[in-house]
Amino acid sequence: MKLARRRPWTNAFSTEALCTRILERHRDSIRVQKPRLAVANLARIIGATLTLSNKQGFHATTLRQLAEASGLSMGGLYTYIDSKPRLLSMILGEVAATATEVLTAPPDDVRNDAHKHLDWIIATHIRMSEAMQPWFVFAFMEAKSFPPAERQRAIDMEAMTEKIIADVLRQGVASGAFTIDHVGLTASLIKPLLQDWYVKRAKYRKRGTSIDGYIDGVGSFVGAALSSGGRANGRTSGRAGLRPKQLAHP
Amino acid sequence: MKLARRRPWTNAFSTEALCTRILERHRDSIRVQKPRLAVANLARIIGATLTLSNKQGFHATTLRQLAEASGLSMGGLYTYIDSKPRLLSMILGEVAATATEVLTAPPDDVRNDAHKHLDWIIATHIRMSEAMQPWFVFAFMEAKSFPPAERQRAIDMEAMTEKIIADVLRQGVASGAFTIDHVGLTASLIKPLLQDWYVKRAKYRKRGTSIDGYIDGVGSFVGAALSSGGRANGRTSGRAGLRPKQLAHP
DNA sequence: AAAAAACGAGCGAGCGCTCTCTCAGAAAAT
DNA sequence: ATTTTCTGAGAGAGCGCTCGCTCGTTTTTT
Repeated sequence: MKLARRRPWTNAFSTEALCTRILERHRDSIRVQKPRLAVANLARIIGATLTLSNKQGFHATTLRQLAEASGLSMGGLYTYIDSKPRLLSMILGEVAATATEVLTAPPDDVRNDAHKHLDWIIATHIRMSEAMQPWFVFAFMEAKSFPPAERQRAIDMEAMTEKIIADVLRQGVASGAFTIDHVGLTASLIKPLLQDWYVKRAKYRKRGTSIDGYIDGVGSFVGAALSSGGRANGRTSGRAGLRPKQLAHP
Repeated sequence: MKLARRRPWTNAFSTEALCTRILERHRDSIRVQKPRLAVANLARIIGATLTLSNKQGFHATTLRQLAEASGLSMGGLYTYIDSKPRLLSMILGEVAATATEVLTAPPDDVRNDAHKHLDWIIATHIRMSEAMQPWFVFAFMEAKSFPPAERQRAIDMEAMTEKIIADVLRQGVASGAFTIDHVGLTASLIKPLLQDWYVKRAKYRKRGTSIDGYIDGVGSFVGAALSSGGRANGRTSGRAGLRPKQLAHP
């Protein structure tokens, strides 16, 4: 706890911390009794799952690879999980729970200032996804291809994030801080800007973009788009008319 | 050809048209001789591949499913492809080639006006990805998990799109049309706005957002962000300082 | 009848998962 | 303190099954 205060994010989002919560949530399907041991091995199993799945996909990752990478045997693995889909459920559930908790608890000094609140959401989402990068990448890439229950959870999570953004935008419009034509659509456009940081992490790393630089870039970009009243109206019909008039493809 | 003039996009990006080009590109690995027959069956095979892969992932899609869905037998399938990875190569190659051709050929009346050029890129990219939606979704979702050569092609494609956007932004800055601090980063932020339309197509469909509405929304959003000179500077240090100061995660 | 195309049973490899077995170390008995 | 018993964690061979892919045969086209 005292250590957690020093490096709050790094510790609260460490694989060990997250696996502690996973152990609680999946007590009944984990046959190992001793908590310290269970968390340590869960962390290795899930760490291996994230590493391998983000490289080659979850479906292509075999339990034998997982066993070797986590230093357990096939049988050992199955004292921690009762099926392969369970691994998916553990990871998606933890990402969804953490993201929801973090984003629905903005600090008090931010709640009444739409600009500051939006900046807080941007910075917090990006920093959280950085601290849990493999987890977020996994949730984003694999969510489409698995059981209905997990699929729905991913959709709900996306909707929740957007609702949080939309609420702040509406508040900003009401207080005169923002000028926005379509709040819902605008919220939808902000979301992928937050996701790009972890979805295309390799690109930004190669390019030398720092996380502070990225947060700043998104903040400025979004801020400028919402503050200027100039261009949003009037061009609508002209723009929608921009349709292909000739064969663009030989 | 005459029909193509009437509905240029629908036809130029039809599965048949794209498969005609695939047949040319992969002549040596397709054992069927008659072009009309080959294109027709290729279209059914690739159509089935896109449908099934976008539902459950390429790796999880079996050749038996593919055979049944395309109305061929296992053996019949193998007169059109010589391996499963080849299917991947066919699709990724066609998406890359088409996207490159379309985006590098802007109409003349647009080249000298940064605003109009950017609007053209936005509208064209979104409309193209709409006409080829399953293809783009496939390329986006599967690119990460396959052989180095294809992986690199996906990265190059991403880089190309960004370069095209960045060049227009630079031109706009030079002509005074835009006010931008970091052209490279800004181009990176516009890209995911174009991709969101096909990556999260289901969401927008459910919400009733039309393609014209989306193009308009992105155009307004980006336009406003680039035109306002107000907010981009000065807040940098303040924003980057927005760091977590306490445990946000219990 | 010759050639081209399609068929589908069958192959070996490798999958998720199970099951019996071992063994270190804690608990109980001496 | 020593011995015995018990137990839960882990090992790894093996099960049934499905995978990508092949190939001798049949059907269709020319």
